[in-house]
Amino acid sequence: MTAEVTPRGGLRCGLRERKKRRTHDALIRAALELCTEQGYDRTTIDEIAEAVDVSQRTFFRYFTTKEDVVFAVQEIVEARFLEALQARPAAEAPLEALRNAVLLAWDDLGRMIESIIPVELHMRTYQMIESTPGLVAAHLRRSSELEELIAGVIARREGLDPDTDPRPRIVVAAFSGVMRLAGRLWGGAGECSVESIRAITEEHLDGIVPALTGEWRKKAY
Amino acid sequence: MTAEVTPRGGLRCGLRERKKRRTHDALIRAALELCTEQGYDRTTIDEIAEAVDVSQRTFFRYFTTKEDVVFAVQEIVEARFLEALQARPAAEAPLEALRNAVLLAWDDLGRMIESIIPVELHMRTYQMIESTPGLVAAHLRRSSELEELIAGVIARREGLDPDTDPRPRIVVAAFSGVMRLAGRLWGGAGECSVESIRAITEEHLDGIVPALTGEWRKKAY
DNA sequence: TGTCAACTGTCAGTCGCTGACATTATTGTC
DNA sequence: GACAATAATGTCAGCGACTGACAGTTGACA
Repeated sequence: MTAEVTPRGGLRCGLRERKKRRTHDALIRAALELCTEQGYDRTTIDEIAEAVDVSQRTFFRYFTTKEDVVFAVQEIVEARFLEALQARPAAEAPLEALRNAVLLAWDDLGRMIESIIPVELHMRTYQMIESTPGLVAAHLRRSSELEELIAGVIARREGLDPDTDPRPRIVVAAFSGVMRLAGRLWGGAGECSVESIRAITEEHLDGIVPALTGEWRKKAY
Repeated sequence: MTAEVTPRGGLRCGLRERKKRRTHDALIRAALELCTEQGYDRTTIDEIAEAVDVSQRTFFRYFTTKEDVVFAVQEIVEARFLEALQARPAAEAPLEALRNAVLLAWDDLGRMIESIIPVELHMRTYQMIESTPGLVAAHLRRSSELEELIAGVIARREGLDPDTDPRPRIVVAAFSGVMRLAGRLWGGAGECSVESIRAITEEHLDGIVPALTGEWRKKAY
């Protein structure tokens, strides 16, 4: 098996490719279903593999770690976000562009992932990640890698050198921290709809600049 | 063995307590020395335990995971930082107080940890963490827990409700992101002195507000 | 000095993950 | 349609992190 990423939506490929993608997606589905139901730590690779009727070894040929399968869908969403960010008009300020790109990504989440898992399962996965220490750690590391990419895009938009100018990374750090905060608040609340996380995200992003510059004690929140 | 934290600098305790602390510190020293030298992943618990002449099982009675021993010293530094933050005069704005507390914590790093490991080993550990994916993840998770505490302190300083007002957490998120950025830059450069990381930290913290509000294109960096 | 509790060692076992090699399935070719 | 070439899978053995159970040892304290 080659390590290449299976092209999503590729219809023009042979039986081998289709079969590969079928097991790939089936492993994701089985993993997420089992993990969200009985907990990440209480779910073994053997269980997941057995649910798809492949060997444990085959699982590790598709996903290098147990964590990987959990974040497989997130990866698609992140790619969509980056795309949306790059498409933002140059007139928008960095923070504004980030804000709008996220909201766009939330908006067409369904269309992106529905072919693999139901959106509802993806939302439950999100909550499971937030409540599993090991996955929180992995999630944060992945986010920080994503931050680098985002900072690069911002730097390019503004015509700055991404290697020497720290300002893009500073904005992205603030942005990213707020995104995570929003995610955590959403996970904590009972509501688990896409709409609610969209709303929370929007509200918190709009609070960044006031929070960092405003006179806190003068106006009640 | 009780799970309680060994009180640092406790001289007024029996032989048993002293012995316990000796193995505890010896395990840290051995672990950091071995890991910084040959890499985290290439160092086994058996090696560490053997270096201190205890069984592997005993190691896991002092530290719940292999990661834990790596962050044992960081914990002390973090506690010092929180202390310094709480001691900051109320007149300082949140970001200003955070900045000054960090710089203070860097300043008397030596006095805090010298009894356990040489400062130089601690600095090398910091770099090892940054260059080991698994440890980066753990570090980020720990940081995010620390952020919660910091946000609580800030909220108290400003007389805000930490549960409902997101502004403290927003500032802390920005602050924390920048701290991490500084740490990564420091790790990447050859210099590994305390002074250099202090300088980098200071510079980047002072860039937060300009980066989020300034007119980027008008002045070159 | 002896008893109790704390600490440690030993052992066996689970789970994530990997390398090596044999087996099966698909593909392009004749 | 048979046939090599190649890719995907299964099997097996093994490492390292981590845990529970139980037995042995050592410090605390009457």
